[in-house]
Amino acid sequence: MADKGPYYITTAIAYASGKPHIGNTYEIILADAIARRKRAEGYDVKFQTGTDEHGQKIELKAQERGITPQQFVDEAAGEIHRIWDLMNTSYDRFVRTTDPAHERKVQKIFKKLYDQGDIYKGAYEGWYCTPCESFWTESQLKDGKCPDCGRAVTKAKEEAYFFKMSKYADRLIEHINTHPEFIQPVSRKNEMMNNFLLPGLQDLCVSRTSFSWGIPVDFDPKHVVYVWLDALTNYTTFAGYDVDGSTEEYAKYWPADLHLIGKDIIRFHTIYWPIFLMALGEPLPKQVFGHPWLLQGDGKMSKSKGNVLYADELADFFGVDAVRYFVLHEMPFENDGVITWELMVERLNSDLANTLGNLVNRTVSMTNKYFSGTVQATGVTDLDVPPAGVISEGQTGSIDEDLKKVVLETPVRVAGKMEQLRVADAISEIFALFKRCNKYIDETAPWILAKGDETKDRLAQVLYNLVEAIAVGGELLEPFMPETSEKILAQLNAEKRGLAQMDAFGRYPSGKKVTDKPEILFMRQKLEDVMEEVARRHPAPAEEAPAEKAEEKDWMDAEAKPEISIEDFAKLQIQVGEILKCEEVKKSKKLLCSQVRIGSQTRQILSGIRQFYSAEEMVGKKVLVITNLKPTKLAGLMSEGMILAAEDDDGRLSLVTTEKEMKAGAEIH
RNA sequence: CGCGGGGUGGAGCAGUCUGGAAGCUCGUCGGGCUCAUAACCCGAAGGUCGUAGGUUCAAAUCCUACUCCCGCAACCA
Repeated sequence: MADKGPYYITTAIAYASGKPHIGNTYEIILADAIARRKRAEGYDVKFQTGTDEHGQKIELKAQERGITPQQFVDEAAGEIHRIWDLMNTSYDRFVRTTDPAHERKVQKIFKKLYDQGDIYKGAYEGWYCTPCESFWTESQLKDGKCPDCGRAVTKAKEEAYFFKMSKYADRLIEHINTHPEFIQPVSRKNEMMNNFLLPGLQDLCVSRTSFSWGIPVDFDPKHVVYVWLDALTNYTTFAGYDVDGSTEEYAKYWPADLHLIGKDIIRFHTIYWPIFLMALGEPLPKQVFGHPWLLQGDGKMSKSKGNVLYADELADFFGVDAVRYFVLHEMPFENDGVITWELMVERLNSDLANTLGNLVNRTVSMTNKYFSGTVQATGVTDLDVPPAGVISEGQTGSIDEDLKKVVLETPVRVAGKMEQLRVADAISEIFALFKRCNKYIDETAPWILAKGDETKDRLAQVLYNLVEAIAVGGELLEPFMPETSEKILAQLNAEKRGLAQMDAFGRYPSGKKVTDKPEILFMRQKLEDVMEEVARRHPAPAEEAPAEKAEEKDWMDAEAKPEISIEDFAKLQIQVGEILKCEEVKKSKKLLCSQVRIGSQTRQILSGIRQFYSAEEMVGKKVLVITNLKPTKLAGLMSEGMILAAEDDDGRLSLVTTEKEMKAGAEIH
């Protein structure tokens, strides 16, 4: 295949703060599918991924664990690396922002931008609320006071470096308008324009003094370079960019053809990053695709159950290619996708086992059974020997021709979908081919052809057609399911022909033999078995479908707390309070704001019980209140105490009250 | 008025930008077949496209209002 030239694709670098879950892993798989496809098309692909390893969060996490940040990120990056490899992703380079070469280059970039006046030293100026330890901008203030606690704020400054974003805004707007393909999907383009570019860009703070785990600003070392200038530049620095002169590799591959990122960081990749590049006098990447999220279905329970899904565990259950198939196929182009064990099992059984696996298996089996494995093109068509199987109403004309047409069209369709980065649709096209094959088998009914000697040649051609069709489909599958693709071709004893050789039907060499021991590609799995195994591995309290489970426990264990003395207990003042008034807190989903009478006084108390109690039913209740708790602000409102409630392991709440009627203010001992 | 996404047959989704006969997968029901991983194929039932207005010859699609759901943020004293 002709060399189509370089193609540089990147993923966002993953934040090395923990183990990446299936949603994080989706991005690298998606990038891998695109990269593999581009290679098959004849591009000289360079595929880069890696980890972002600086920042306060990492510094803190390392501290908690009592290790150095470097140790922490080494571990995290190792884990990320391991999962990327496990998922069989074909990246060419795995980069880490703690790489000394990168750090040095970033320092030089920072200096250059500073020297040319794009970065200036300023102050992070704002209103500071000392009790809240928070900075607020002018617009965030409420009546000139802290929006959180309502207290007075003072003007405060923190030294920081800023990048003059506004200087380049017009050029960027122009670029976006003249390059409609730059931001994908297009709907994101308007979001960026309307929300950020057109209202006017704020200068971006590019340094921090509040933590030290980062790249020091070499000429002012109490500052570290803040994340974006450090992280985004990985795309160029590791490709060979340097302020003092870049490499040939850089000249070849930059600008990148595609930055693949999550939709949450589109702003940084389509506004700040292009502007940084403009300031450095470098060309802009050709395209930024902000993919949607992969969400976990039974969201609410996931935290307490600890059932976050990880790629490696899914691969354990279903195999790497099944996981790749799922995330690539189930992700819509613009909207978020959902993953659950149930959906995963359904896809595995329906698409992979039934449609694909079974097709390959039955084809190979028949070839072995009827022709000892030899695949022979005899040229006998359905016009010579009319089909004996079931023909659908819509089918008119030759079924052989119809099959060939689908086989020839599929590569073209797939190419079109991939061109638009419609990966899920591309896969669907390939599976449409497999479905056509299954239908073809029923139409031709090989088992009937096998009964008569005079139809043997027709039977041979039918099986040849199937082998040829599956060989094409199987090869097209390579970018998405590399191992499966290889297995299919191996079972058919087919060589990779290359995309260019898919323009004609019948390139599978007649006379070859398929394998005589067909391997099951995908085993069907029972949902119950999978769920059982999941439950076994995650022995957190099972609360799946509470209605069905009759044997629900009527007790639970709580985590034990350290023993306390009677003096400790005596410090608590608990009294009976009568709820006089209660209303919902507008700004919150969970909070109720109650006026509670305790003796002669009335207190305002906020409680996070809105999911279980309505404001109306609260009124008149006599509840237990901790009355000597330090008052605090919640959702902007003062809360002067705490209403006691019991919480069970399902997260349900019940207010606590006295067994007999008691006066408001009565004290609990 | 915090930000954002969404409401299309039982379930999950496409279609909405660029109006023009409501589609896909799963499930259900009926039938066929037996090469195959109880897989495959054919057929059927099932939808006021969240609600109400508007524009139009024509609206799931454009406009307006309303409503419900879900993420994120904040916060569950």
